[in-house]
Amino acid sequence: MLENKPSLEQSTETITTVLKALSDPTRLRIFEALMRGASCNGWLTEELDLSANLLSHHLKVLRDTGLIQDRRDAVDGRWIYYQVNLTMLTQLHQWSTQFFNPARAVLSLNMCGPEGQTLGPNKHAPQLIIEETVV
Amino acid sequence: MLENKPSLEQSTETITTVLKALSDPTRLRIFEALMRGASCNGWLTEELDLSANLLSHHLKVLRDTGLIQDRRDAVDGRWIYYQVNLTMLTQLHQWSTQFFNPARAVLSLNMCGPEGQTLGPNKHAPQLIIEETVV
DNA sequence: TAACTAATTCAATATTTATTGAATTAATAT
DNA sequence: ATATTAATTCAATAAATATTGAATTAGTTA
Repeated sequence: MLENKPSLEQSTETITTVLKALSDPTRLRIFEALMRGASCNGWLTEELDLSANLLSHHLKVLRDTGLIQDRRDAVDGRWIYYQVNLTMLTQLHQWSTQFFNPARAVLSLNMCGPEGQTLGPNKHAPQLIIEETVV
Repeated sequence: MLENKPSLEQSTETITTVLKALSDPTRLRIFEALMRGASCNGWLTEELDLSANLLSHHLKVLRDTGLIQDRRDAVDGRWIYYQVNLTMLTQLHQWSTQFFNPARAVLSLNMCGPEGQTLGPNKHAPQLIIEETVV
């Protein structure tokens, strides 16, 4: 689960864990399928042509990051429904919208080399930790 | 490089390659540093406390995905400047903004299990390939 | 030419992880 | 009880990859 902080103040490790979960083609397809509606292992098995145990593995990875949630059917407990965690999705949306904001990109400034002139390695530059990033 | 398509029609493999590049903590820090201005290997070495060869490795991964670009100093060719690829950043921003849009998430629909009733595995559901996703 | 500098490439290692098949759990139905 | 169904867990394997230290390339300076 992303921490309860403004979007750009997430820790690097937290963000990369979420990105890594989605950086596998199979898992991104699973997540996209879940974005279209809660599903069960068996349904995804047919829809994505994957084995049930492999799906369980990937669903666990997604669940461990907090990207998705599961619940058992109230009547027939053999069925488990998976669905996107809306809180997490909202936080991820906020983070990515701000982090990848093209307006943030500084393209004209060189901090090193001959073009950087007297700057050299800037000892007084703000700490490059994402936790403290401010847009 | 992301394909020249509307943001949500990127191939799964293309997107996951980009996400994977950013899913490593070290590389996300490097990318964030580059967002703040073009830099050289040596500058990043001091700023992020990494060895030069390790930085070269990670910069290559980022460059191979098209996330960053490099150029040599026009006067002193020993220096190589790295900077964010604005085209790529813009595409990634568009994609993530749409893909992670919480409004897309379908939370009320079950396509399987007792709650899905007669639906069962839906043979006529739209193909779950991201290439053809329409918001 | 020789020395120096910025950066990359190479070789080796260790860790992580996606995938497969078999076995097991949990829940329901006969 | 026994069988059936949905899903997970376990064990093993193969591939990918982050990291390290040494060697090399490319470019500049003395």
